[in-house]
Amino acid sequence: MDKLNVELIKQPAQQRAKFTVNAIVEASTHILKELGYESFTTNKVAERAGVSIGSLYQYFPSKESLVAEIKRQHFTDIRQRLLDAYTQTAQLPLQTVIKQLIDATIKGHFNDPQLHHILSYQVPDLTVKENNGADNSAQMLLLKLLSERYAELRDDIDIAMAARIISQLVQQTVHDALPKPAQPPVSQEQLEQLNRELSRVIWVYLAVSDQQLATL
Amino acid sequence: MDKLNVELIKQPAQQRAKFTVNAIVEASTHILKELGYESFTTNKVAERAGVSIGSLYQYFPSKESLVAEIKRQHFTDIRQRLLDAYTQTAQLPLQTVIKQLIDATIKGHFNDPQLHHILSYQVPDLTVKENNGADNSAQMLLLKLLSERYAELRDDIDIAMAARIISQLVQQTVHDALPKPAQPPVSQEQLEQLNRELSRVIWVYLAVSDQQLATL
Amino acid sequence: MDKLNVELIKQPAQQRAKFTVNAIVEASTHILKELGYESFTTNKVAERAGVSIGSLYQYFPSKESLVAEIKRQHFTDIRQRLLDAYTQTAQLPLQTVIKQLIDATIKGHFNDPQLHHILSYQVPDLTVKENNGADNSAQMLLLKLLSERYAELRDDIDIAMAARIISQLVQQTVHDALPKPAQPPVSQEQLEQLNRELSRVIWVYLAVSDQQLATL
Amino acid sequence: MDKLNVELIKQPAQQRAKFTVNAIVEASTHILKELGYESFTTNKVAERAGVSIGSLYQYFPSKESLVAEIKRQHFTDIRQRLLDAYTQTAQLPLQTVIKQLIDATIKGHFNDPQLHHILSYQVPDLTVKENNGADNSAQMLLLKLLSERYAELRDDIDIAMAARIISQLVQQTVHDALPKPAQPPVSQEQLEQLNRELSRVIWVYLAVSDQQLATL
DNA sequence: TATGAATGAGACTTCATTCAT
DNA sequence: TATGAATGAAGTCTCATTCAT
Repeated sequence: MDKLNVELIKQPAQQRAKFTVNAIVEASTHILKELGYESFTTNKVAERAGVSIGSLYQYFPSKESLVAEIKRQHFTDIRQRLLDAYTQTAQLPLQTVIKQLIDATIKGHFNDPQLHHILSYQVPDLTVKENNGADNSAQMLLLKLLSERYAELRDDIDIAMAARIISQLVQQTVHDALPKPAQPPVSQEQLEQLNRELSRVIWVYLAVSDQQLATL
Repeated sequence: MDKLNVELIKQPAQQRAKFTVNAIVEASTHILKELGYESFTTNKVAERAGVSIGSLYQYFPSKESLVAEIKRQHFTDIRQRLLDAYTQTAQLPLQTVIKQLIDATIKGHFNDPQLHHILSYQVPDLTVKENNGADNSAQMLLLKLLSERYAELRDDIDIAMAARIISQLVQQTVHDALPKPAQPPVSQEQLEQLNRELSRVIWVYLAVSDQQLATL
Repeated sequence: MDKLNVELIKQPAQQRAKFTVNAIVEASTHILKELGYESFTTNKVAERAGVSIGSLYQYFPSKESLVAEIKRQHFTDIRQRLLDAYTQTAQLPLQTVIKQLIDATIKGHFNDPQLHHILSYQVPDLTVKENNGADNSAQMLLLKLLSERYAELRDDIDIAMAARIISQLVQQTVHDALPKPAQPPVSQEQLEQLNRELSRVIWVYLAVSDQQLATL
Repeated sequence: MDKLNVELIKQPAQQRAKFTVNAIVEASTHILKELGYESFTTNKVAERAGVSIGSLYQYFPSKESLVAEIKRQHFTDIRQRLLDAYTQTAQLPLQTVIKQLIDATIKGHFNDPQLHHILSYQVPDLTVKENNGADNSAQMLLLKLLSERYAELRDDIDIAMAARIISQLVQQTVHDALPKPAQPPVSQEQLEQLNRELSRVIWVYLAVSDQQLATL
């Protein structure tokens, strides 16, 4: 069996087919979140979706393709949030933009923390593309932002490196703030505090030059 | 079978037994790195170790216990590197300490990048303790460092938050610098660049107060 | 795996499935009789049934559930024979009823002597219910009979105790008459002799009071 | 492996050897009672006996031989009790003898109810001899008794059949009175009641002839 | 097109037994 | 003689996938 066959078999042309695909994806998500990847089986998914196992394999050629689709949807959502935040704040001060981007990241992760955790830490990355897609797109968005706002940054900056460092920092910190299974949820206040602190690090990093640093 | 039974069954008493256990652990590591967690099976491990499957189960009561042991060794190693770096630089300037800690983190991760990646991203965290153990110990070490060097920091710092942010930043950034499977290795130069940049972010973050920031 | 999970997983819906289930049960019975419980393995059963091991587990969630089903069928059969005998002789003299019940017991046991022996003596009684079900139902049937025919019994009888003693006596004696493995079968004549003798014990026991006994 | 190899390998000649064999047998009995035959393993036995697995196999060539030895001891004990009861009551009235024999049976069974149950119902009877040994010896003892006391019995008796019926009745009834696992123990009073009732059945059976029966 | 019975490779694990030390 | 590490056949069970209906 070719594990790399990860594409959808066919585009759902008809209404009923779309419905079926939706049911399958939803059931998959549910099982994944409820039971974890180790207990994620195609038969369970089909049963929960109210669909025969045969039908499932008509739309998803393999278990992997199913997981890939879920990943795709999840990371597409996160990407979209970032993009929206970027678009809507294009004219505002850089500090505001940064704050909004962090906010979008937080919201993207906290939209479905369990799912995010499982997709990130349990699902084997046969499809490294997808996962890195999110990272890369965040990084590239940042790169775009930094180059557009070049004038507002310290003059000795390496924007490629900065984009990379910042995107890592934000993603990992937010990620780590996700409530672990069986832990109390994170309060809004805590998230805002996190946002403030991250904004701070980033801003200092972007704004203070070596020269200035030496004078302090 | 109790999935939480993760302890070794018995300590190898004879010389021969020690060889066996070693062979098993080494084979496990190899299989894990070569094939990933999904293809990590006790039979493959035993075969590669040149040991009967029965012998494997004489020392490791379950597949999980085997993985747990590998995790334990790996993260213990990383922890030890950090500890050593901290101990050896206690009298040096804070900037140097930071540089050394980053260096230890890099070396810990790059000692066996593939393994680290798989342990972090594929192995289901039945034993969340271990993994977080590394994180936590890094964070706590930082906390200790920051409180000891309080005088050298900006006066409006929240050292708990700082310890958290910094440990996340370093770990994730280093982690992300690991070469993905089937990618060229990372050069020494690149690692040093990474270290310099991280040191910079951290230093600025620790040193520049809001007040100073406003004056720039 | 939960050893107490002894129910069928699902009722076979299609015709084909019924055949499969039948084949499995028949093969099970065969293996059990031919090789005994120690050598009774799901793989052997599946092979003999001409069915994949997966199919077996689609209908029987565990080895135990398979044995439980066989037990159920066997003891239900014995129970039914007793019930029929009781129903059909309700109007006849008590001595006749007894003879018929003994006969039903004999036939029930000799219907498949080997199987009966193995089910009784080798299968671990995870499901004590079933086994005792047969015993109890025999005992309760007797109790009903004795209370209905109270007038025909000696006046100092304890019918609860009597029901118990008699059911034990008949079952065990008949049971013991089963040909052991690798022994010649028991002749019809021998069985009839057994029946006569048992009827005698029982009748004397039920009819002769202490008082009468003293006068002899 | 020859399953029928059930003899001891060697007679323990030395003191130490006897000690070892004892420890093994005791450990076996313990494990058997505590865990049942399904969990009875030679390794567990050796460990509990404080003896190496190698030593165990020096005295018992197979698992079966170990179980056989336990069976032998257990049923020899029961046999001995019967024999003692018979010897000590040889001069007393038949009714008393019967009562004593029943009593001996009860005591034999209740000496170690768990063990008796497991030996009777869980251990596969590779060694049918042993088990039947008890039965047969009881039956033969009875036969001897009945033939010696022929004068005290009804004149139309078939003593072979009677011996068989009676031994079955007593053994099974007593056996059935054994407390099942997780049930309250049986009271002394209940056992005496059982003894009285059994004595009664047996006595009526032995004493009342067809002719007398007809006159009642 | 949908169904779900059937498949079977292969996973984990146990345990009676052997044999080098 | 005693030890206990090592063996490996064999057992139970899972699950992604196929295909006849």
